[in-house]
Amino acid sequence: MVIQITTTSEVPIYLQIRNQIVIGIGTGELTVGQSLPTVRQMASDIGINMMTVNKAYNILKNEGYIEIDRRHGAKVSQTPNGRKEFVPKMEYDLKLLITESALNGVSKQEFIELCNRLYDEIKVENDKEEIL
Amino acid sequence: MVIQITTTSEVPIYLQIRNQIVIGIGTGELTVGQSLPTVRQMASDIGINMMTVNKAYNILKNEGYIEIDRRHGAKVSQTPNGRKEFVPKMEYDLKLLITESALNGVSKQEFIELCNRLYDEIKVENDKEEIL
Amino acid sequence: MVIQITTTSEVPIYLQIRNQIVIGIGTGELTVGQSLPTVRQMASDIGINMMTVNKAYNILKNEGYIEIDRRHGAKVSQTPNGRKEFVPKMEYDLKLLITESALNGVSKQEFIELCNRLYDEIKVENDKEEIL
Amino acid sequence: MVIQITTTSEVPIYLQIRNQIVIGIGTGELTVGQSLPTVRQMASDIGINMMTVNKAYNILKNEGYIEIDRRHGAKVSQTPNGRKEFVPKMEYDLKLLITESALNGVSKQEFIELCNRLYDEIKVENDKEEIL
DNA sequence: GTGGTCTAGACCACG
DNA sequence: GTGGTCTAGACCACC
Repeated sequence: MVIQITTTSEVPIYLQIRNQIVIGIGTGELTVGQSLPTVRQMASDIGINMMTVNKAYNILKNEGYIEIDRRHGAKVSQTPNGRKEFVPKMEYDLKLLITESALNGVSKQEFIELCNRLYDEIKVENDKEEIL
Repeated sequence: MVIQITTTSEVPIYLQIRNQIVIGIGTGELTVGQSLPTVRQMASDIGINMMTVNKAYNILKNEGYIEIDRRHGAKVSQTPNGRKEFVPKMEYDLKLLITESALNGVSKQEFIELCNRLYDEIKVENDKEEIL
Repeated sequence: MVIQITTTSEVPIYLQIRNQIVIGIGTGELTVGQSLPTVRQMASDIGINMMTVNKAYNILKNEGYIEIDRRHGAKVSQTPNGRKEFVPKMEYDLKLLITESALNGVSKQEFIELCNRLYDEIKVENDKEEIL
Repeated sequence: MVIQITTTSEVPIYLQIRNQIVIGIGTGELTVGQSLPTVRQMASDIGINMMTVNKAYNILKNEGYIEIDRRHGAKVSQTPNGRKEFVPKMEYDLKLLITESALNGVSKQEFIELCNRLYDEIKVENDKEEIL
């Protein structure tokens, strides 16, 4: 998986890494159990500081997206931390995003269609979302 | 309109103010032409510095959500800056949000329903979004 | 002559008034010797403070565009203060404007044509500019 | 690049900085990709407050003239935000400037020649203005 | 009284 | 060490 960094972006580098890995997991580009590059490797690939990659990995670990094995490096985990902590933050973010969309002239229909399209791009490993 | 600030949040205060005003406009709590509190007023109400409020107002002005009237302070504007610059950022944010939702067990149906509900809470003054 | 004020503009009201009167003189809408409305009159017409109009008139007087007669109010003057003080400021403003234009993709040809068009809209009373 | 500040000028310091950098980019004294001094550096060089420099940089960033790199400070950007928002403001400024020039005895020919000269001083990196 | 500008100095996030 | 954020307080331009 190739990580693309924009150093001039408003989004801090460690978050760009974190976000791209999450999207990679979602789209199936990264599969459960797959190994991620070592901190050292990715840092040198991208040309950034090791601490920055380390920070991204730690966040992903805390969120449950990856597991870090001291001997074998980081691997994609099977079980993100679950919806309970996630949903409230998601609802707030979504509310803001939808308000901005509406005020900027994006119609409800247009928005829902976009959601449908984006959701269909997701390839989820487990069928957890059917059960809950 | 009451602004609620969480000083311990990760979101900077000026952004919390900005976000709440945007949502206020979207939900109709703030109507077009309505005056916002003066910088000094809001700062003393919330118990923060003038400059922090000023920064939030300036961002809102640049985004086109409000206009600053030299005589009577700020008021809600009729025309945000438009969708062209907004949509790409929105698509990126939404893609990330949807990926996270899917991975955290939020089903597509559930997500779409939430979008529908949130969109219906919006009270847009003009019908611009129908036209475009 | 109708003065149009935008209270939410970045340009202060007194400058908007000053600018519109200068343009009025240039386009011939205001002719030499013509009376301007009294400060009181214009202030009530536009719905602004008398002090603001007064400030605009004083600037115009100092620049030589108008003369203020205590008995008969303000009249368009025949002789602006002349080029000596004006040209350096003009060159600086023009340099900035041209730089911004070039950087924003306005070609030299396009700019010159615009200048030609705008210059032709000017109806100068005296033929001073031919002599100098 | 040396920034010259006139603290007694009517033009606020942050605007003086902004203008000089824009002109620096236009004349080629600052080339695309070139690093600008850090906020702290320029502030101490000029002998003003960090926040004032910061404000200038933020405006330049919003206008698209520079990008702020989280690692090494600000650098000159390749792409200003484009002409669409710029042209109307430019036409207004130019109209006022031309009117004043004509009234102060600057002939059309003289003005056009000045424009030609100033335009030729611009060294634009890309040939965007030819294409548009 | 309003917002605009500027200062001096502090703490934090980022890399 | 970089920029980002926030504070407290000052002076000025505008209306």
